[in-house]
Amino acid sequence: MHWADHAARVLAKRDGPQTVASGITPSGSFHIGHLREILSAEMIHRSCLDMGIESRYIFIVDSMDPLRRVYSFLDGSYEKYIGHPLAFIPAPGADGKPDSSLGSYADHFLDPFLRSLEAIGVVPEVVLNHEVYASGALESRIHSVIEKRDEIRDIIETISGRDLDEYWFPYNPLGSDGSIDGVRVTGYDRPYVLWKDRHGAEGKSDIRKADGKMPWRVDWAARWGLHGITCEPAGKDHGSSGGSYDTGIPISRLLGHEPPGKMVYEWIQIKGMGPMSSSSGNTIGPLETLEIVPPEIVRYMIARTKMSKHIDFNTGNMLFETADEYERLVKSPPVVRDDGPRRKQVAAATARGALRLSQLSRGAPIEAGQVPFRHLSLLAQIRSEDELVWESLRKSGHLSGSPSEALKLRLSKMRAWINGDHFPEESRIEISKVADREMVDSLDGDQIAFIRHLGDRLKECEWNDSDIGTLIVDSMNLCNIEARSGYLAIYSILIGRSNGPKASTLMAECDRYELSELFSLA
RNA sequence: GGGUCUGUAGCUUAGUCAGGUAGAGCGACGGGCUCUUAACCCGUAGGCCGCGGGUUCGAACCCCGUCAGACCCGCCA
Repeated sequence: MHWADHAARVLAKRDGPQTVASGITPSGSFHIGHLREILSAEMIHRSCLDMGIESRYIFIVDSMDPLRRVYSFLDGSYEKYIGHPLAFIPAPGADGKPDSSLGSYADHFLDPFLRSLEAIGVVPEVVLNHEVYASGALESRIHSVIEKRDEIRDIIETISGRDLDEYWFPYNPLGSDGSIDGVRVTGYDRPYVLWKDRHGAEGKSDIRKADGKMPWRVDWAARWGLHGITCEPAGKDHGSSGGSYDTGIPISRLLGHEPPGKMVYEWIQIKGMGPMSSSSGNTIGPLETLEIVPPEIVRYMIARTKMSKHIDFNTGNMLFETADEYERLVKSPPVVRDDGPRRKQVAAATARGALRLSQLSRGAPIEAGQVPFRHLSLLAQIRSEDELVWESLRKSGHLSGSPSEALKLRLSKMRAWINGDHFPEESRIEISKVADREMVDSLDGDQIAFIRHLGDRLKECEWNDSDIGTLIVDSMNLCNIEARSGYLAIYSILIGRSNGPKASTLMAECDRYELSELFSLA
């Protein structure tokens, strides 16, 4: 059974509608790892719906979280905003300087992310946390948290093993300058929290307004109750022992809400080979990812991996393999046989679940087998016009009639990938202008004679795929050379490699004169 | 220091919660497609399930220990 279906089945034991949630702090650019946060939750939500369980999916944006420090992409002038909620400070312009015409910092980073989500078929109910505070919806919970602050302090100290200082308070008011830092609570008179800030100013925060916020570990537990959250997969950072999941569970119970079961996912790592290496500082954001990776492949990458396993993401081989695997699965989904061994049944059901959850919209029919990714990458490289690609695909039997929208999208993303920095060098096809000496030397006399013969006859053959193909075979027969040996020779001279894409297709894309020159081995 | 997750064929992994003779895909190798592939179809090989103990009639699975990697115990998806 697929992990999302399993999670849904566990949730079903809990009565009532399910609320699956994600939460992210918009402190900067979103990256591919955030997609796992979103998709883990969204897939469980879909599984619930597929099982007939009432469910909704909410995305809580931690827009009330303060700016922690001046990040590398920010101008030093952000110093004055440290400690201010992200919803209340201006977005950075291209130069990293605050520019209030660009809207709030939180929205600035959130908006493109939401567009990315839409592209992968995720349309959550978006909850902006600063608006929740401003609405007063949290008032009674903030009140309880303050009333029970000793118990909460005890929970956090015991479970996380860290000591809270004597001034710790489960509500952090904003001071006179709008920062949460350096503000000390001096009293509580519902609905006001009284404080004195680092400038010596005194004031009071209304807990019915966005005048302050609960610290993260408390905030998280309180929101579970407010939104009725029954499931919230969290990153392993929150999930480790003594982390915020462990403290959130008893705090949530203290506030009268049965918390979601602890559910933790592993990170996506972007180190590895090629241009994606994090050591080179070249990371890749979700928007950029989605320019080159088809959306259902992004979903499949998450769906195919259990939450507890980390994913090594790169835009090289890993992407080819994942995408090809997806295509094969679409083409021939594994059959679940009742009479087969249990393990096989489980494996087949898991794969089918991953395929189902990879679709952009729930319940849509899965599009019949498309084109292997690798094959498309090759056609995109040798066929400059899209129409010529479709033609090739029709010939190879991958396509009948017109290409689907999904396939067109594939090709355009493939072209973007090939034209960008993230395409793996080893998959690039480069046709030689001049025969490589080493390659020529590696060939025997028969092979060389064959190449010269072929080069000669190329001068006067019809310039298309099939005629060139026939010519190759003819020439091999005439030169009395085996097909294997002949093709090895062609590829060695043409692309400097022992194998490659269909030789005649490649050659048809070349200039006749240049090719015969190349094959003359001058 | 304390803790969590991960470790199964060259690679990616299923199976671990309900213990019952190790499943799959890629890659490799072989064959077929009266023309070729990085297309398509068929087949073959490849695993002391990280290591050591224990429980059991029986362990990849449960327990203890150990090694390795990732991460957490201040913020972090």
